[in-house]
Amino acid sequence: MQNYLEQLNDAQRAPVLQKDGAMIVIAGAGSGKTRVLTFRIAYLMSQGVDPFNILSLTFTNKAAREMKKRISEIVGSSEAKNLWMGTFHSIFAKILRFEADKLGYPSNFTIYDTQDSQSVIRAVIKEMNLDKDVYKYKQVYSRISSYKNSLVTVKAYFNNPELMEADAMAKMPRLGDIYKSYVDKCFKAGAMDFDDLLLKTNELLTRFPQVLAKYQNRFRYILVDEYQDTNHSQYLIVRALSDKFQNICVVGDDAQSIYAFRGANINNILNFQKDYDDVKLYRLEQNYRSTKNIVHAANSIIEKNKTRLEKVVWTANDEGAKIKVNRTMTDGDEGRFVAGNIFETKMNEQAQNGDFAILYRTNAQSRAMEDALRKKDIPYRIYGGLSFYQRKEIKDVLSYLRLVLNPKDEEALKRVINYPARGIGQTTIERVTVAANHYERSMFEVMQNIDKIDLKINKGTKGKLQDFTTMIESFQVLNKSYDAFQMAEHVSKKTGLVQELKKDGTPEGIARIENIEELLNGMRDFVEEQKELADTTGSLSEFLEDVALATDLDNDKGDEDRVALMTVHLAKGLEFPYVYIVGMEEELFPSGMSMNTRAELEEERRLFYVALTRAEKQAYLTYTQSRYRWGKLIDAEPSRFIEEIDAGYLEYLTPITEHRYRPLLDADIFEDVDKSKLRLRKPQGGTPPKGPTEDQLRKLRRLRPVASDTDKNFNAKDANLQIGTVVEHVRFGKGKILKIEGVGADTKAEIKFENGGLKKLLLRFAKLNVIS
DNA sequence: GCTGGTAAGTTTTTT
DNA sequence: ACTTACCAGC
Repeated sequence: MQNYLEQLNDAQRAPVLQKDGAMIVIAGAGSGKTRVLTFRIAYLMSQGVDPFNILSLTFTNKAAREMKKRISEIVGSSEAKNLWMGTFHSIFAKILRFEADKLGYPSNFTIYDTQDSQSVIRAVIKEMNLDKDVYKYKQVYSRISSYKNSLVTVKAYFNNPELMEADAMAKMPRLGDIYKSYVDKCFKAGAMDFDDLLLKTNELLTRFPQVLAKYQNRFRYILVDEYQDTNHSQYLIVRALSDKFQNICVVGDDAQSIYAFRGANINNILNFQKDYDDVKLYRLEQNYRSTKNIVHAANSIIEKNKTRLEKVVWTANDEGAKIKVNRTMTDGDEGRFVAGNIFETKMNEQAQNGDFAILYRTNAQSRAMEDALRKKDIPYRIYGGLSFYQRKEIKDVLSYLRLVLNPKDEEALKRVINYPARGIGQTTIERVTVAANHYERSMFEVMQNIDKIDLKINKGTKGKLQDFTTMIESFQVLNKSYDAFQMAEHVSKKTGLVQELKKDGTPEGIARIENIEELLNGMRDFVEEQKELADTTGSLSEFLEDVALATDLDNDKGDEDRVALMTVHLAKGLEFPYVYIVGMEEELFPSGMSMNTRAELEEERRLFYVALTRAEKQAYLTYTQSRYRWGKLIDAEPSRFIEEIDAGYLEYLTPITEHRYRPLLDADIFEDVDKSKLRLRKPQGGTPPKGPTEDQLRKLRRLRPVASDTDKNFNAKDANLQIGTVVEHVRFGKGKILKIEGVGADTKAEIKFENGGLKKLLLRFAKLNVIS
């Protein structure tokens, strides 16, 4: 052990050696954060802490697996095996299964993925006869998701007039009813969605003090990685569990917080020191990953952000090469440049395919890269996008399997009841649904008792329904003795799934069969792995649990030498000698949907910081002048992020393109405003880009802040502004103040305007006249 | 109950 | 450009 401690620098060693108490480790990119966590756990164990009492929450399952492996190497695998290590979702799914009965769920509850959840919501909207163009199911889903992540249950929602009003204002007054119906449906189906895994854990820990006490006593030492990306729900779980012993160690980097869009709250890390008594703060600032040039360039970027903790990342590594910037005419050319460059670098520097990563902002950009790599015969692997388990044919097989374990799983049932076609159509399914609602039973139970119920379904169809239920029941019997692989093999044969695809005969059909075969192979491996472990058997339920929460990254065996293609989000935590950041264009990176407020733009900037700091030796930034988007060729211009890097760190392979167009940054004025109204239209088509029109400029000038000293000491009371005050805004008209938050220069007011908008304005900038 | 056509959404990121 | 969802007509 002593030996290992010598592998750490002083800054890293300090948090490792502090056994007890609360601590936060602010770890810059590439500063050895994983190393600290790993050694800290090993050290705790060497100090006599039972691994059973250590809970370590990671961002991906892959990270957990790797960390466990490294700890095994230090303390031995028999000990490391007992550590609680995994993502929030997977750890608490396990606990919820164990405690499910307390919450009224079956222990074999299904985990609905995003597809399933959205499909339920679509059904609810239809059932309620709501206009699907007003209630867009994806929007509804994301709203419900964010409520759940803020612990706003259905009950809390209906007790919160502000939320209800906000939804009414967004033309969705029935959102609460949809929310309620969605939650009911999931409960009846014995299903939890992703957000439920956290929400229900909170419910469990609050409603049952003895359960809370049990897990508080079990998890005496808690470690949380990537703390900057935890949401409110996760925050509360950590708080609750660590409350008794307060042995909590969180590690993160505010500069790498990139998940606000899914509810991550950067305040969790910014305010950690207020949450516990006597918090020790450690900083890891020495970067071991990248060259000086890359580290300094990244620093020069992140300095542009206002919201951040002070920290200086430095490195003792070599100066290294400058970041290369390349412009091409089209996205196709961009792909060819990258592929050609990889080809040359491999030759000149004896690099492996696995040394390269191509990072992009959106999954759609992978296409051009793939085409170019394929032409050059460079092997690659795409991460993310549609994951293997989300493919249609795979979900079909899995749905049968889900149904075997949980026949109440309505999404699975609807998916496979008539696939392959067995003459059970929409009308029949609707009649069964109606009966299920009427008798308050699941659809499957109705089908099992179809003889005893008076339904307007003819005999032939009844027979078909019975055949189906009998088949599923026979699977259930087999499941008692079969393992996951045997079950899947049996099911894909007996249901006729594979025959159906064979009949099809198209290349797509053949590819689908191959995918199913791959799934079966994967399951065989899984079963064999599990059987080696003491307390697992390789059963179907274990497999489905794993699959529901697996990501593409988790499936990576890492044994193939391929170029990695992924979004910047997925690349967090990874590192590569050569990194290509492609699509460095305005409206793409930063994303056109996230550059309208300062907060959004800062998150995009952090995202770029993450991208750049993945590179060890060499980073490339590429952009094109035109790109296919939505099937149309559109003009593009270089990203503002390129010129935000100090020029000394860049080498332009092509002459710099002038920024001919730069939208005025309303972000400086508004915190969170209706985007469509403020966006300046970028000229479309072949016409040269122009600035805003005179008219638009005039409007904007009126809104431009006039900075002065008094602004900084802004005080809502002095301006006669309070909740309920009716004010007039030069642009939005009359409105009423609903809420005032923040202090001084940051004072913001939420104002409901008569024209129907709800805006949050920074008061020192907004020119408001008090009406009453 | 099935099929083929049209309309609509997609490309911001994900456990 | 591409896929998926919904609907009319068989």
